[in-house]
Amino acid sequence: MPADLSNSELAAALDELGDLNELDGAIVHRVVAYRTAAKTIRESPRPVAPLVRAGTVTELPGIGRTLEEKLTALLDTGTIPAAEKLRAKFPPGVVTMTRLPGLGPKRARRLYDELGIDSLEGLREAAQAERIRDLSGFGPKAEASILEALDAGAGAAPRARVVLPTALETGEQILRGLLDEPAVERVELAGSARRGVDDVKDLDVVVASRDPASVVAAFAALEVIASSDRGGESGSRGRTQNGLDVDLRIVPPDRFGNLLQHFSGSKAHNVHLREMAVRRGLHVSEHGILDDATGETHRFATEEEVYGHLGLPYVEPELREDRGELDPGFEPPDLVSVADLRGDLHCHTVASDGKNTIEEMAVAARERGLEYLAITDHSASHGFGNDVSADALRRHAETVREVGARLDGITLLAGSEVNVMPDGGLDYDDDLLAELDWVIASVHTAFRMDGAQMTGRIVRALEHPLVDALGHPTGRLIGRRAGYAVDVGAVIDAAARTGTMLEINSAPDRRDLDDIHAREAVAAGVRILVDSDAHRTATLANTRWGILTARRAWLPAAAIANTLPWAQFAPLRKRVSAS
DNA sequence: GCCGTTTTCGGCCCGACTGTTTTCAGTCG
Repeated sequence: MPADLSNSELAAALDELGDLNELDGAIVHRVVAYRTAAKTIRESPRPVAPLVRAGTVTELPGIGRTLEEKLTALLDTGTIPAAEKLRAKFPPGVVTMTRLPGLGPKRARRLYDELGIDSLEGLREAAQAERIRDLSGFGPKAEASILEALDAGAGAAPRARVVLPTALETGEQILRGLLDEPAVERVELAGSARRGVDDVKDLDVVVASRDPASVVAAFAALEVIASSDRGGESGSRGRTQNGLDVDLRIVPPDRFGNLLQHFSGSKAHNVHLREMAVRRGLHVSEHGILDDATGETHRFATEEEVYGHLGLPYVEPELREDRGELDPGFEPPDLVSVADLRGDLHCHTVASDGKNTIEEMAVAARERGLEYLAITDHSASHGFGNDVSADALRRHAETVREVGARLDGITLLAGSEVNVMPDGGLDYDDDLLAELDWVIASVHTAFRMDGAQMTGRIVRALEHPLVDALGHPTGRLIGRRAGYAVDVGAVIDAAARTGTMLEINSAPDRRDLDDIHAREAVAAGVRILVDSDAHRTATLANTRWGILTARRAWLPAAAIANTLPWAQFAPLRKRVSAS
């Protein structure tokens, strides 16, 4: 039997079905149902295919009998009959056309039905020949905007996303600039950047002001803004020098809370919130909360009041993903913050590929308020000219201890980031590993093994009694590389069983474990680390990104092992607790 | 297509903007 489809493959099939049904003119709610189900499957921490086979997939929200049938067909036969039928009806180019800005399913369908256009090339030719303007509902502007979109490369690939730190840096520049404008009374970054997501496609900036015209003018004049539209009472749209779209929204101060709540999203959170509100006769929008009973619209200056008026506890932005934060029994977790961290269990020095010495890293960590730091340079087979031989590691560990003895106020651990070899073994002898204070094991080679092999490889490493933690468990690089084919659920189970900690690696393009798996791991009883993986003193500060992931995973400080003081952390290490 | 203090049918969030059109459908976030 072929390997089961991954969650993202199952989700992609339902998304495609949604696209095709939309073209086919299905009612919007059916299309939404497909997309909601796709999101549920994509975000599921465990493989969904086995649930389909076991007949329990309808226990997932938004998946009923009909979708179960379709998923079963997909697993059994490799395809969904309904999708086959619709694919025969609409060439793939028509689906591509719906992704052009301004062209949705309805308009793309008419171009296909009435002009026979079924590709981006055909669309360009028709627009250049001015054949599109003859269709009712289309005109010269439509042709121009189609050509403009095609020239901008739209449709070919989805718009580039930038990792969160880049987006926040740009966003914070905009905020600082707007704060210099006297008409701005309050300004915040909203949208996905505020929720701390992995990567960002555009920025939302919300402003409280009684003089929108001045704010729009100030926005257009910002150095970081390359271009912007004319704008109006409610705001403006622009693009930054580095190519991020920016949505600027302005309201009077008395409804700033409504605006901030609305534009912070996520969309799924807001839709769910509004559905709940409607059942109580309340209608939520960025302008306020309309009460059917009185006809009155309630406006609020703060988000706390918005949630309060709906009878809900305040929800931190990082939780607003419709992952249970609106459920009746929701109790807001006391989310971890960077200040809670007392140790960092993963960093590098000049001994391998780092840029600073042991002492420099230790002093910088102490200045950041840390009480302990593990020096974990790469191991014997790292390659890139940065490998550390067994003898070199012995001398290195000695130096770590000397420096540690010399420095007050910080405990240094002699450690290593040890390669997990393709067979699951490690590249130092156990005798040497036993001399160390701390070992974090990571996969750095042979990424392309199949799922069963890769899972077996990592589980074997977790079963090693001298492996205290697993580093960047999936190896993903945000926007560049998917994680390796590993069953993270099985890794979580193995970590729980063996008492091995799992890392949230804070490198901004890793954030690995991700939020969904980190939450699952803690639920399974695994201890989580938030580590910097710093390669120089400055990047010790990267824990900001790992902490954001932990917050998105709903984690309080108690779920993160390195929020403990050293005396309490030390005995939790597997090498200590298992002996 | 899903779901149920509206339970097995009839609902299913909200508003701004755009272009083309004399009142709005489609698209977008």
